Amino acid sequence: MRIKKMEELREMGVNPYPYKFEKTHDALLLQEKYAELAMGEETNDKVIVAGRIMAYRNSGMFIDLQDVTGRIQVFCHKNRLDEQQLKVISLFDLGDIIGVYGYIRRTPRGELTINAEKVDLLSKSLLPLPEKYHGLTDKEVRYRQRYLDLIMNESTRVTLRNRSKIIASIRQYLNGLDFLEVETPMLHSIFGGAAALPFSTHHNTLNMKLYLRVAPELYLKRLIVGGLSEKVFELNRCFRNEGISFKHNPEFTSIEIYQAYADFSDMMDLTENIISYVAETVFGTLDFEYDGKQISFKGPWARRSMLDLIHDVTNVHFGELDNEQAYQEAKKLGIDVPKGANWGKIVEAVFGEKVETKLIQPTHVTHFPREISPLAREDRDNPRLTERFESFVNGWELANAFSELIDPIDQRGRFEQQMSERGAGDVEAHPMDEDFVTSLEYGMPPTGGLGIGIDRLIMLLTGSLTIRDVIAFPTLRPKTD
RNA sequence: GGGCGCAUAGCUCAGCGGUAGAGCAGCUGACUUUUAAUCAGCGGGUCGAAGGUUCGAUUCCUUCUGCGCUCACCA
Repeated sequence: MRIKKMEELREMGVNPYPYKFEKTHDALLLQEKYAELAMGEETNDKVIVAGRIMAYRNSGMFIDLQDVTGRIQVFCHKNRLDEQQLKVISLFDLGDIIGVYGYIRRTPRGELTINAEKVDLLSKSLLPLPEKYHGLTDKEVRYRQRYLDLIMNESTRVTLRNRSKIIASIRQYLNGLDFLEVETPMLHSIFGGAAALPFSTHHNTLNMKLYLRVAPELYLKRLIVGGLSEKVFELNRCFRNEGISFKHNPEFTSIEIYQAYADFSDMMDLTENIISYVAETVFGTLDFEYDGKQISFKGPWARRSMLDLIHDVTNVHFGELDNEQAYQEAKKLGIDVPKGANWGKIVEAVFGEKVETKLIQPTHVTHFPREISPLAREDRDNPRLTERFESFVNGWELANAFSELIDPIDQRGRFEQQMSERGAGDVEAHPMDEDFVTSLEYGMPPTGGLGIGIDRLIMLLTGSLTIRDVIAFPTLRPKTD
């Protein structure tokens, strides 16, 4: 039916898909500029706008046009338009993209309107839009056909635009501190930098197995060793072949930041500074409501050691226990710890079970056990621990940072420990990366490193309850019927 | 991966052991100051897929597929 209309238009000499259109104004700007225009008042101000037809009333006399900034009504009156134009308008459908030349007025009913003297078809839409009142609510369609979701749902447009602004402001902040943005490989022959399962792929010409990176960490540190810059960051995608949930997508965006001559407490400051800058810049506030909870990013954030937090909740001093005692205490607390788990894994399990979800307000959880932190430097006061922290907000891990391990001999030993865990069945343990250790052998300056989960940050700042709402095209199974 | 739930018109949804309904969208007409426009009329469906039970299945059962919620997993 719409194709028939299109043919009719072609016969009239109207190209349904023209090449170019010069517009002069956006809907929102006009709404703001003429906010004071009185009801019923006419102007001689000529404007040219373009957008998609979202409503079509009185046989096309009133058309609601939606552009990227908002909506504005178009008035097509027969006194101002010739036969040909009226015929063209009668062949418009909801969803068509049109350009309008006309004069600004406010109707007696109060609606800012463009009194059209010429209307051009800019793109014929061949498919009907979802229902105008209820809109598009089917989540599957919204994720699979995001273009439709964007056409129909203002909130989707706002969230994804805010995503862009958030990311731009992070870059802006770091550039202002002389950080150098770099790009390191997405395809790794050895995966590393995080305890996670990788996607694997194959390169034909080299006939080799490659992995999609789970983290850029080991390459960024090589750049620090080389002295490309004392301050580097990479803001881009990582890939983990793991479960999907409201806060996990197989491909996700992280930022990793490395600063030579800094340590983990500098990274705590940096974490707070980046997030408060972004919040102020994009939203003009540090106070947010997420899922009914008030969250304030106002600094300084609480800084508590993992063992202290566990003690607060359980009254157990895990720091004073050996492996076996820790195992018994964890069992007493009703925590399911795998047999043979080391002290660090037990402490981590207790923390995950008893503490994590309680950390609603931004909190830096410091001093993670050594065994679960193979890339982090030993704590200067306690060799069981590392100078590592994770920042928790709303019970989620938002950031992870350490004083980087720069001692090559210690690092090699950590990799060897990881490999023996791997041999014992831990598929997420790090494989040895000889070249990385070699780079450390040339000498890496003391360095602080920080990683922030960008998608989760965006969720918190935009109030999105699922990661799929902050990723334009989230991972879905292909539709097969 | 486990549990629960959902899948009917382009969209939002009813419905039911006797092969289907509304509103919006669409088409025809009326109407030139409407804004969820209105009024009159019309068309529109492999009821997610495949099996089974039944005289008969969109409906009941099984399996599959997709999605959602949730638990597990996941720094």
